Amino acid sequence: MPTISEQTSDDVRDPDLVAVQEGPEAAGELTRPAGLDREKILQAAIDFIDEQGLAALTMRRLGSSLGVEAMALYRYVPGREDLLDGVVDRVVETLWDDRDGDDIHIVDHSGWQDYLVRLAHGMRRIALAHPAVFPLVVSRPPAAPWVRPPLRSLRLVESFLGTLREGGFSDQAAVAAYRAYSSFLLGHLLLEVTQIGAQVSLLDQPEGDEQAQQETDMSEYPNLARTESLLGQDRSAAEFEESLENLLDRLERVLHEARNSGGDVGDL
Amino acid sequence: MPTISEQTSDDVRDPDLVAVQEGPEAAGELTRPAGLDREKILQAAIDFIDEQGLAALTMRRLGSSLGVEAMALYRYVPGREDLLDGVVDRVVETLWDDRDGDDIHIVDHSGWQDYLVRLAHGMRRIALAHPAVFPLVVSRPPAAPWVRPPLRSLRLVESFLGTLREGGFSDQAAVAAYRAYSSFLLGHLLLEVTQIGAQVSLLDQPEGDEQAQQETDMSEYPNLARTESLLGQDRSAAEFEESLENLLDRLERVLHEARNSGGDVGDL
DNA sequence: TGCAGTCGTTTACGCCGTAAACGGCAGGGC
DNA sequence: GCCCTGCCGTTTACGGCGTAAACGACTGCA
Repeated sequence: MPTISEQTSDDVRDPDLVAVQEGPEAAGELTRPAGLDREKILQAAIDFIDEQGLAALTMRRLGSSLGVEAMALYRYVPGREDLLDGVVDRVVETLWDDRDGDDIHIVDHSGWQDYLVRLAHGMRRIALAHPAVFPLVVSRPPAAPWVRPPLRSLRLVESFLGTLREGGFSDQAAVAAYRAYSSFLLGHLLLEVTQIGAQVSLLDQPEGDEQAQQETDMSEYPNLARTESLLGQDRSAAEFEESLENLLDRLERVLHEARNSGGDVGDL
Repeated sequence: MPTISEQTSDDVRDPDLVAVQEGPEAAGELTRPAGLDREKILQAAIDFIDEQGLAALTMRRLGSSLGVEAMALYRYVPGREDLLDGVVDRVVETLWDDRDGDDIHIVDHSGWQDYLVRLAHGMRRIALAHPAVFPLVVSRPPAAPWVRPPLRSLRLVESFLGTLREGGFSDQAAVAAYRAYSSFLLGHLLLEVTQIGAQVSLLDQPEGDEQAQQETDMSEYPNLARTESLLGQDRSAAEFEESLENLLDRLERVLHEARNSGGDVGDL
C-alpha cells in the first residue's frame, strides 16, 4: 500500500468554505495515513491521470492511491463527474499561479496583444504539463452553458473580454476575437497533446518480436511514405508561435480598420 | 435517465430462427433482429450515439437495440474499443460518398484550394451530422502512430499530401500545410460540436421550477453579463468560412513566396 | 459521563465488458 | 433417412465499476 503522498500545500483559499473545523493540527500527524480533504483529492486525481491516463482513473483506484477506500472520497466530492469538473477547475486555476521569473502571469499585462500571448503560453504550459488532463478541459461543458466557446472558467472569459475592451475592441469584435482565439488554441493544443498521448501509448505496447510488427502496406501511399520522417517531426512549438502571430495580425488588422472607418466591427 | 426497453421475451423460447416480429412490438425501432453483420452493427452504434450520446453506449444496450444479446456482437467485433474505431472509420468513410448535387466530392477537384475547401466542408458536414461521434474522430489515435496530426485515415492524408504536391508545394511545405489545416479544422469543428452538445444537454435538465435556477452571480462579471446575448449567438458557419479563407490566403502566400525565391519552404 | 458530530469502512446493488460453455439450426456426404 | 460439422446467438459467470446506506471508531464539548 502506498504511503501518504507528499502533497505540496500550495494554498488557494476557497472563500465559499466557512472554516467550521480548524483543529489543532500542530499536534498533527502521528501515524494517520489520511487526513483527506477536497484539494488533496483533486490533486491526487490530477497526478493519477498524468501517470496512468484518464481511463484508468476509478474511484476505487484513486482512493487506494490516497490510502483510503473509495467511499471515503464521497464525503468531499459528490461523484465521479464532479470530481472531473473539479480537476478541470484546479488545472485551469494554475493559470494565475505566480511563476518566478516567467512571463506567464496573465494579470499585469501591457496591452491586449501581450495578454493574448501570455494567455496562450499559459494554456500551452498547462496542456503540456498535463497532456492527459487537457482533453477534459476542452470537452466538459462550460460553467455557464450560454457561453458558446466553452473555456469553462467564467473568470477567464471575463478577463479576456475586459482586456480586449480596454484595447479598443467593440463588444462584438471582442466576442468574435474570443471565438477565433478559442478555436485556435483548442485546435493547436488538442492536436499537440493527442500526439503526446499517441507517442506514449506506443511505448505502452512493444509486444511481439521487434521485427514482425504489422507494418501496414505503404506502397499504396507513396506521398505518406516519402514524407514519413517529416510527418513524424515535432514542430509544434514553432507552429504554435507562427499561428498565434498570424491570429494577432488578423485581429489587429480588424481593429484598425474598425477604428478608421468607425463602422460595424462584428466581423472578423 | 432514458431507460432502454428490455425486449427479452417472457417465457416461451422463440422457435423460429427468423424471429417473427410479434406485430405490436413495444413501439420500438424498426429493427430486423435477424442477419447481424459488422456493417449493421457499426451503423447501429452510430445511430445509438447520435441519439443517446457516447456515454450511453454499452455493449448490452447496443445489442438490445439490434434485438440481440450483447455477446452476439462479439462475433463481428473484437471488443468495445475496436467497435469505436470502426465507428470512426465508417463515419470518415462518408467523405467519399456521392452526394447528389453537392459540392462535397473530394475527388475530382480543381486545384488544391478547391480541394481544401471541399474537404473542410465535408468534414464539417460529418461533424454536424454526428456531433456526438465527432469527438471520437479526433481523439482516437491514428492508424499510423507516426503521422503526427491524427486524422486517422491514411487514405485521407495521402490524398491531401498528393494534392498539395500537384499544386506545387514542396514536401516540407505540404506537411506544414497539413498540420496547420488539421489544427484549424480540429479546433473549429470540435468547438462547434461541443457547443451543440452543451445546448442539448441543457435541454436535458429543465428540472426544478423555472425561476429558481441557480443563476450564477453575474455581478462579478460585467463584461460577460453585457455580452451575454452576443456570446450566445451562433456565428459558427460564417466564422468557419472566414477562418478557412484566412488559412488559404496564408498558404497561398507561402507558396508564392517559395516559388519566387526558390528557397527553403518548410516554414509557414 | 454521555452525547453529538465527523470521518473512514463495510456491505450491497445493479450495470459494465467479456471469457467460456452451450444449444439449435443448416447443409452436405453417406 | 442419418450424423457430422460449422455457424451463430444465448446463457452463465466473473471481476470491476459507481455509489446508496448502514455502521463503527474517534473527538471535542456539556
